[in-house]
Amino acid sequence: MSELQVLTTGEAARYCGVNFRTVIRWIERGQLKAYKLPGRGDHRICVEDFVGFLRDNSMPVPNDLAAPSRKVLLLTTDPELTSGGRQALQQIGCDIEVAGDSFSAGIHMANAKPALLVVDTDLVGEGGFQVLDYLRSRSEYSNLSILVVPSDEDAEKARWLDAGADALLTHRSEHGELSAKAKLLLEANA
Amino acid sequence: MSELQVLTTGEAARYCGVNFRTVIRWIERGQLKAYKLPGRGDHRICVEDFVGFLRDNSMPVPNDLAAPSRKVLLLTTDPELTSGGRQALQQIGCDIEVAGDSFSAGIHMANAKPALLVVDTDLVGEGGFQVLDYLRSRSEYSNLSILVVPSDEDAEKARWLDAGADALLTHRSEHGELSAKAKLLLEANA
DNA sequence: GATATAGTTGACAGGTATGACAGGTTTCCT
DNA sequence: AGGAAACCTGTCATACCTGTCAACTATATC
Repeated sequence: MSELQVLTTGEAARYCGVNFRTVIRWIERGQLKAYKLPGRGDHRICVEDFVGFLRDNSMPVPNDLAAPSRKVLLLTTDPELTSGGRQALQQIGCDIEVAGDSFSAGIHMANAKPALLVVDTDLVGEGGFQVLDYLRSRSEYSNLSILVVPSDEDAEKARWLDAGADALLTHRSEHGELSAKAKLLLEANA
Repeated sequence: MSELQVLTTGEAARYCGVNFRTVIRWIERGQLKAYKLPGRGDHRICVEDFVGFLRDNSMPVPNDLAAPSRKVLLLTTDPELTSGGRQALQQIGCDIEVAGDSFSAGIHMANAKPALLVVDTDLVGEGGFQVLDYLRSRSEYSNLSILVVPSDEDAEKARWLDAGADALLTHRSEHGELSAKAKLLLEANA
């Protein structure tokens, strides 16, 4: 199911550094689209409309509201993935960022809010579970898709799915598979 | 959610002892970044941009804007550090966040922008160098202090200093040393 | 050193959006 | 179910916007 992303007047107000009363006035004036709840007349603003409003008025759009992106974060140091994989992903219209270790991956994740994370477990090893655990326990990453590229020696690849991965790559070097699965995941969550 | 810290033209004007009209002129000339509200065209200036503007023009930065944060990020799973160390740091007025792995540490770092990072190399091992490398190569973290808590078995503790640490803890479990060094680092960068 | 000139700033006024407050109600969370 | 948090409405004082003009500052010129 697709859940509607909405804001209250208070939230919208905090996002743009104004009093909630002002947000209500924008709505009354018809500058900002919103609907009312039957009870007290609470306003609800669809994130989409709010972002549109911000753009129209050249106001800053907060990172955490920005439109569902085609950003992909690659967590790997494998040259195979960073070059060929990158190209394959760019061909399907993705913006790629690459992180070479877990720490910088975390920083990129928080800053860029990608729609897809590709984790190379050759690099992170068992630490990959911590990454998955963390992301899956946070609601703000509920829309994130995770694609795991397991190490060749990994005997029990399926455990990554149990840990929260959305998909696994079966062949490390088949970039067609990478881009196909990435595409699926991105479209499923769009 | 991200709450936007903003100033009005009047506030900005008072902060630097000028007329609000002048602040508006700075904005019109593009010297100071700001955005407009749809209604009357009120300007809102992000504190971050304002402080940058002051610095660029070597104007004095008011204390309550430079807000030397007392946020500390603890990267460890050592119970000794997370309980006793935490307390010791809280006693000197720090806000503590704890991350149990590099990935979540990266996320916290990007979100909370702490003033001090305490890295337990018992946890991150050689990966600590990647953390230091990353942080020291980014200008946005130039104000961050880094305190390394080396593993007991670490034979060459000094190499952490070479890698960019600001200080080392000599005894893992002496919380007095931890809070003393933390205090020094926080004050040096205030 | 005095004067001219260009550019920046402050002051003022009229108009209006915004913020603060209070009283009341619903919604949300436990 | 019960309490706390958050929202709504209406009103009023405040603070912001724009435009204009005078005063000031800095620089150049004589």
